[in-house]
Amino acid sequence: MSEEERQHTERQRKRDTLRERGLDPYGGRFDGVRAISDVRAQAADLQLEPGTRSDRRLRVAGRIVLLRLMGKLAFLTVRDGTGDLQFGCSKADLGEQWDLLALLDLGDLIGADGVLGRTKTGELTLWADRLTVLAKALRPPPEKWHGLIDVDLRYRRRYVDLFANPEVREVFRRRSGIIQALRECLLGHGYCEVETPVLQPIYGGAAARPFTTHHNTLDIDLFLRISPELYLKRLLVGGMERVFEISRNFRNEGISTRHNPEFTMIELYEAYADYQVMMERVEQLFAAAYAVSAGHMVPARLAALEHEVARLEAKDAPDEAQQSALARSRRQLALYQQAAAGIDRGRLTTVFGEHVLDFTPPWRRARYGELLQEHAGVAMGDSAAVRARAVSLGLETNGKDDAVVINEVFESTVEPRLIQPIFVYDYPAAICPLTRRHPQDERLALRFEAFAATMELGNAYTELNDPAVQEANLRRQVAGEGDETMAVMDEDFVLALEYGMPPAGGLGVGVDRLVMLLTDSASIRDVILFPLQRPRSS
RNA sequence: GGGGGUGUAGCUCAGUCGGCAGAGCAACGGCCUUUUAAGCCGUAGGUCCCGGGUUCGAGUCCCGGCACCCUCGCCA
Repeated sequence: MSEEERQHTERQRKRDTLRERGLDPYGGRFDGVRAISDVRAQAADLQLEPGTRSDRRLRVAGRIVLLRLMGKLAFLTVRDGTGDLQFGCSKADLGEQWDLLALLDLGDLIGADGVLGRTKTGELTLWADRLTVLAKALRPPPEKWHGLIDVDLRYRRRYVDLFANPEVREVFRRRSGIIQALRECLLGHGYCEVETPVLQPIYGGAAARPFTTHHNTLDIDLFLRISPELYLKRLLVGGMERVFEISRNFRNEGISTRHNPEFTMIELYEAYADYQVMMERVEQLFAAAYAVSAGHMVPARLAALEHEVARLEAKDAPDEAQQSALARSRRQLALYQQAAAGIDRGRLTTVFGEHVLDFTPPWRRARYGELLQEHAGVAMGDSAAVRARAVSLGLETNGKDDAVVINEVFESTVEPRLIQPIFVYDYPAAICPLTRRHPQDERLALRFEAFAATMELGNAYTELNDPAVQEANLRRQVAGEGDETMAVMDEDFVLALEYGMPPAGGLGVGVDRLVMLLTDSASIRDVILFPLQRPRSS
């Protein structure tokens, strides 16, 4: 029998013993549970002296993460969704329940009733006089100091990752807060939240390979949406003048630290606006999201890093690993100090990787062509120079449209240098089939992309509402070759435009990447609860 | 798809030149009424990712494969 099986069997034995004693090892309804964060807040007001107990009874529940059993006294550290709290259990207080402790293990979910106090070292403690087993854990939790580190296992058993690594749970709590803030921001501007089809007979609104599926009753193939764009614009035709959708999109493409096959966009359309208005919306959305995430994360991480650096500095004879850990923590600390200083000056600063980013509006706005001139040294209109530059960069240019080559040069020369938040606007028209042309220069489209830390965060247009131009663009795209094309003609979409779509601004923001930026997460997998992975065969 | 890295006990990790498979945590037995990753004594636990090869002998070297991570490519 393997060690794993032995521990499993041992815990099953304890579960059975609980049953023999008339206790349900899986608990039941447990009323009046107080959140540990609330208990801690209340304790601050209570002014408990070390070594004393209050007379206020309360009930707390959570998972045992540490267990210190000594003769006739035990301390358990219990974790709920809001924090950790020490339970103190003495043989005198528990009476006949004392024997129950022998049947408890790390990882079990338990509840306790008792009074709040402080030990003589000052640790806040719930002195329990009654314990309730709420769920016997048959599998042991990961190592208590390091937590779960193995990246593969963390994603495959995210439930373990979440309870073993509180900072992971914190990221997802912040993700929830960010989405709520985005929603409230738009509702506050008079937007209506809608839901449009995920299963689409024709896919469009972006250039990507779709996932396909099949509906049995209708006997038709369907596509999981790569974008909600064409449906949301139909709503503009219908008179819904400000709409948004928090849209899970599916793209059958590669997986990387910035790409997951299913990802979340917030996409919005506003009648009578244009892409300049959308820039302001991006700034507003980021400010709202910042307030509930990075605005809290920066001071919290700063405090944690100060503590960590102090701990490492206190070591008398640090080994090599400790020295490099100290150096790493100091670099991090310097970044967070810089971000915190920005916050003190009223700015929306945060740390992402090696950078301190400043999201304070207004963000820099720069023309696509100017940036191309600045970083690639070529003029957008000089296609010979652009192609020469592309060749010198090692890019393949044969058979590609000028606009595609321009964009590839842009992506390899300009995008890697876009660290601070920026709006890049007026894109080459040929790669923007859904965008209105620039009134002064038909080679340009009224489109911008927002970047920060070299990541594309959002994409917006002054929307094209001329059905004849739209149809011509789509036909040209369908006929075209290469990467920047949309392969499918949507005739109903053109029909909708023929009924009259108001001039509008439209915007899509990648929610996952936004969460990455505002929680200092290096991989998109760190902000998606269950990222796609190859299934385990065994 | 290319390049680099990782894979050893349930978890976190050592394993030197090719020579008996190791530690901490977790587990089990014992001691312990103020611990903070509790401590102390003792016990048990291995498909060294998988498959070949070289060798008297392979966790270690070679070849092939698998999984994951990073990176490039791809990717609005």
